[in-house]
Amino acid sequence: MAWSEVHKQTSRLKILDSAAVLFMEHGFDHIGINDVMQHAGLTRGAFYNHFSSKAELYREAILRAAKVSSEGVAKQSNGCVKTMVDTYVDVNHRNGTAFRCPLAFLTTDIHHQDDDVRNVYTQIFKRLLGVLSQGDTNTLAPEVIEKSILMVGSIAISRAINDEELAQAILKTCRDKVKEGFESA
Amino acid sequence: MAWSEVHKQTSRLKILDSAAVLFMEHGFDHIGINDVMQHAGLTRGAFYNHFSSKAELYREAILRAAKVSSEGVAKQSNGCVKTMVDTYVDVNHRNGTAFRCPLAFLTTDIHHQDDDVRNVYTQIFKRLLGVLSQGDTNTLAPEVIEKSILMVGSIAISRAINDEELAQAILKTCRDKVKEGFESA
DNA sequence: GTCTATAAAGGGATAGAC
DNA sequence: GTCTATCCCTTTATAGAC
Repeated sequence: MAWSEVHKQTSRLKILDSAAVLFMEHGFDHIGINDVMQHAGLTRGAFYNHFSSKAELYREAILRAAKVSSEGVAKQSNGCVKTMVDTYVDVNHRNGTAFRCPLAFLTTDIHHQDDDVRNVYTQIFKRLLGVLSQGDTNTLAPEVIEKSILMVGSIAISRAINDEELAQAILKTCRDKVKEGFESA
Repeated sequence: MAWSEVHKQTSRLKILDSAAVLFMEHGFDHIGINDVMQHAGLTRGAFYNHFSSKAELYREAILRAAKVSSEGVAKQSNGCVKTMVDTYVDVNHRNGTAFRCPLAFLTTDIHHQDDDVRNVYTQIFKRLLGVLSQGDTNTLAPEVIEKSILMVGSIAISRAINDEELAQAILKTCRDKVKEGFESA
C-alpha cells in the first residue's frame, strides 16, 4: 500500500474512534462533524474524503463502538460469562469510563434514525442474545431475552436517573439477577 | 377568571399536549417550537407568552406525558396490577398508539439534558417503583427493581430494534415475567 | 489528503403591529 | 394574546487553493 493510502486509513480510523466515543456519550444530534474532526485532530473540510455523510459516519461509529465494547468486556472476562456480566453491568460502564455499549447508550436515539441504522442496532442486539444463550441454539428462550433486557435496560436507565444511590441499587440487583444460572469460572 | 385568562390557559394546555406527543415520539432535538405550535394550531411568535424556553417546555411536557400515560394505564386496569402490566408492556404502547411513557420513550435522551430534566425523570421512575411495590414500603426490593427495568427496558429496546418478530417476543417474555407474583383480579 | 472559505438551510428567540 | 417579520447563531455540505 502506498504511503498516502496508509495515511488515509490512519485518518479514517482516528475519525471513527472519535465519532464512536462522542456519539455514544452525547448522541447523534449533539455532536457535529466539527466536534468529531477536532477530537480526531483534523479540520472539518477533510471529513468528506472519508465519509459521504454524517449518517454514514453514525452507522460505522455504532459498529465500531460495539466492537470496542465487546472486545473490552471479553478481555476482562476471559470467556467467563459471569465475569462478563459483572463487567457490563457495572458503574464504570454506566459512567462511560472504558467502553460504551451502543445498545444501552443509544437506545431511544435509534428509533429516530433510518432503517440502515436500526438494522445495525438490531444485529448487535442479536449478537448479545447469542452470547447469553451460551451455545444453545434457542436465542429466544425466555431467560435469554429477560437477561438481555436487564443488562441493557439497567445501564440505560441508571444513566438517565439523577440519583446515585438508586442507580447503584439498580445495577447491583440486575447484575445479580442476570448471573443466576450461569456457571462460575 | 377573565375571558383572556381562560383563553390563555386553554392555549397553554393545547401547546403542552402537542409538545407531549411530539417530544415523546421524535425526541427533543427533532422537534422545533414551530412544530409544536403548528400542531397546537398556533404560530411560532405566540410561544413565548406561555413558556420561557424550549427547555422549560420539555420539562413540563415530560410531566404531562407521564400523567397522560399513568392515567391511561390506570383507566384500563381498574386497579389490578396484572392488567396494568398487560397494558404497559404491550405492542400498542411500543408503537406509540394511545399513550407514551417518558421513562421508555426518552431513556437515553434524558442523559443529555440538564439536572432539572433528569430530576423530573427520576421522580417519575420512583413513582413506578412505588406502584410495583404494592404498598410495601421497601421500594428498593430486588423484585421491584427488576420488574421496573423489565417494563421500561422492554418497551425502550423493542422500539429501537427493527425486527417485529423479535420485538413481540421481547414484549411477551417480559410481560409474563413482570406479572409473576402479582395476584389476579 | 488536508486546509480555508463559503454557500445554503434550519431553528431559537425577540420586536412591534393589531 | 396572537400575529408577521427579523435577527442571529449553528451546522451540513461543497469549492478551490496548496
